[in-house]
Amino acid sequence: MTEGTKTQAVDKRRAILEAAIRVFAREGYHATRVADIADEAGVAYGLVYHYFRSKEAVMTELFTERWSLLLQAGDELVAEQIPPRDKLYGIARFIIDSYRYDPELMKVIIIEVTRAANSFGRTHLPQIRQAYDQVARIVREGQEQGTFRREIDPEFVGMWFYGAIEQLLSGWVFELIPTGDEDFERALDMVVETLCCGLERRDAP
Amino acid sequence: MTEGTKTQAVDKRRAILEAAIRVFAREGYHATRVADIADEAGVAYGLVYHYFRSKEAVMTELFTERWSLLLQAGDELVAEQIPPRDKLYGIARFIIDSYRYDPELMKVIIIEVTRAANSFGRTHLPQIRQAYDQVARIVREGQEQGTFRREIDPEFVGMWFYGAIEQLLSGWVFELIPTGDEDFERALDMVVETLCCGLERRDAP
Amino acid sequence: MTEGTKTQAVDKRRAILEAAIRVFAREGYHATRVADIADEAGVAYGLVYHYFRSKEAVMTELFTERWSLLLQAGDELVAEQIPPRDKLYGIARFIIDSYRYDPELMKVIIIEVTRAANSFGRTHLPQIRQAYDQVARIVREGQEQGTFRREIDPEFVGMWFYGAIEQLLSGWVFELIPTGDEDFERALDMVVETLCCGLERRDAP
Amino acid sequence: MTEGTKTQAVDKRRAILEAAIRVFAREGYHATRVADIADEAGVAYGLVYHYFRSKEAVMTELFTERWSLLLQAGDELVAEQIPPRDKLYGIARFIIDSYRYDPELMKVIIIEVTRAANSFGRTHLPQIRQAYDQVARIVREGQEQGTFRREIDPEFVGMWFYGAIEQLLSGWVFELIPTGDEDFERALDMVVETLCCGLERRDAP
DNA sequence: CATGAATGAGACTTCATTCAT
DNA sequence: TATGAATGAAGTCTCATTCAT
Repeated sequence: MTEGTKTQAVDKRRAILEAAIRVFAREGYHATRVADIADEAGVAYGLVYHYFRSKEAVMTELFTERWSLLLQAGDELVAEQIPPRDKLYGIARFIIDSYRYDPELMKVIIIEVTRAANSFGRTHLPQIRQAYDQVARIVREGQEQGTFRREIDPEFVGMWFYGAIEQLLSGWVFELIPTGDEDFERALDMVVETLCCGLERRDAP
Repeated sequence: MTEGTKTQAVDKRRAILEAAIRVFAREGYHATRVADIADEAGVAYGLVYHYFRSKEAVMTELFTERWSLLLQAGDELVAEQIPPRDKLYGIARFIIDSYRYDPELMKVIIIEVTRAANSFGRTHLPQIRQAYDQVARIVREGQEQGTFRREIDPEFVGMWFYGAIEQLLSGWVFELIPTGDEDFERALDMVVETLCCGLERRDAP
Repeated sequence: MTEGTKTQAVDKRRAILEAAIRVFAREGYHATRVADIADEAGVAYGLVYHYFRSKEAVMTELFTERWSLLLQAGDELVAEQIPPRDKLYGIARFIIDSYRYDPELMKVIIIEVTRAANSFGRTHLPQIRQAYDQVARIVREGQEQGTFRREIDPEFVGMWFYGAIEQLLSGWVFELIPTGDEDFERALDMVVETLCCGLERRDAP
Repeated sequence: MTEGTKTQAVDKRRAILEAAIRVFAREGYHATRVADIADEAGVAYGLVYHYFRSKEAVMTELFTERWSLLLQAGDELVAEQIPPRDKLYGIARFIIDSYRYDPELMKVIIIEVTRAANSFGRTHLPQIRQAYDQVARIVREGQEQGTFRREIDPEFVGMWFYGAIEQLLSGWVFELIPTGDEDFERALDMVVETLCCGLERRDAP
């Protein structure tokens, strides 16, 4: 019974998080009221504050939970023994798969955190930069291996890479570009191909 | 004398707009209160509402005014008789010069409008897409001329191009990357070079 | 020339009053802004304050001007050598004719002053009571002459008489009852007949 | 305990309504601020908005609650097997008793709703007309029975009857006429007597 | 754990009035 | 006389957060 209670409790907490994803995705962070989250989750108003310190804390948990997976995947890719191009491809794939797996959550993370440089973007900047740094490390590695051109600043590519992919995601989110399964694949190929072609030395061995 | 009166009136209106730029840049749109704008402009609270219907209207005017210049410059570049690569270069240069000329205004436009897909970004989507379309047209032209690879979707590059440059601007805004004069030049070169190299056919004539 | 100027000045003042009637009638006193009056009159904002101390002063002038005519007509009727019933009839006729002559002004006076007991009604109570008193005096006279029943309180009838007629006017204003020419005549007859029959002694000489 | 909670909640809601009656009666609807209601009720500002959508909604509830009682009483009277004159008498008595029972509420309803034809009066016109219609029906019945004169339009009497009684109430509210217990009785008699005498055929059987 | 009533600081917007020209 | 820019006090409503049960 205690276990049952505990389980239910966990469920409610989870329900709040899931509801928050839906509402944040639908209305945007600023436009959603705590009451909306509670309503969507089917729980009482106050319960949100029982589990979370504030509305912001809900968002933070949503972001941190997902972003840490992304960073973890990035770290693993960085460490793998594969060509830099494949590593970049892997990172892009992970992001895009994250979106396909849970579009609403990724929408919230991209639109409300990563690109909201004046609010959450500022708060979570360190974590966001970690992702950029992974890309930078991969580019540096490519330069050291002689496949990537050396005149390009790796830090810089890190930002740029994410800028492009996030814009792409925004395009999907707001249906500026088609969202079929094969569209995702094509998009993935195009963005990584173009970027890598741009990075590679034409006289590369 | 009549002119004097009119001029003064215009001045106050202008003062409000300039003040809004500073405050929006400093605090972000959501965090700035209309009172802040009035204070910053050194005018009475109500005067803001004498000249603008709402806080949103102030932002809209700021965006529209600047963005139309950008679109105009883009149209002119599209029409010029120069290689596609130079056209893309020209667009990027215009954006970056806009930032150097008035960093606060561009910060506001990029952070609060262009990348705020859930609020102003949605409202001004048509105008924003026009900018993407200009890039797409240039890419299409390059493909037709045979210098750009045909397997890349031009629409797609339009978004991507802006995604990358805006991320770059964000980096400057939040001082993630150095902001010296030569840094701007290097950044400009890198982003366009990389993109164009990525777009170009290796076997191009 | 001076005269011309003066005339024009008077015209503007008059134009403001006429405009105020229309706007008050259309929007109601509380909902009309001083700007609306100026717009409707086709004059500058500030001119309203040049001629009138406040928005309230405009209304007061409108009311006083018309109401004094009504009181004057009542006084004359009271003094005439005709049966009380004809006097009451005369008063009712004057009110109803006032409405037919300038429905918007009467609408404003009845709806916004006379029946707005909490705002203008309170301010102009003394003048309003004068009208009631005229009726009371007529009733008292009828009682003294023996045509009206003595058990009815004349003061009381004054209020009642106006209450009924104003309600009738309200009905016209809001088109609850038909507003044709013959409808006015019928209404007039009915209200005075009924009231007088109710007041008269059945055993009257 | 649960009941206790509910009861308390209901109490606060009720407290707000009661407070609103007092403040509306004292200051008038337009002059009362929501803060005044909260203060008078001894609750926090926001609680008013917890229970009511707007200031207007508070007023609407006050009006609807009381007016429906009045309509109900009217319906019952209409259906009873008594002479028309007694029915009219019953309606007048109910209104006057309502006033004696809760003068402030009736003041608010009459002054701010029923006679405020440009604001609430317009909004609640359908309900207000129902009351007029009850009187009209009674008059029509009297005409069919042959006790009331047929040349009087019943619809018309409905309005007139209420106009007279409401004016009477206004007189009490603003103390233009004495408010002792016997005054109410006398007033009641006078208004119904006069009206009915006016309506009745002199040659009635 | 769960509920939802209660709190109150804030923000936007309106608009009567004043004032400089 | 005429203009309309400028002022700023109010007032409504919102909503994150707290609290009593």
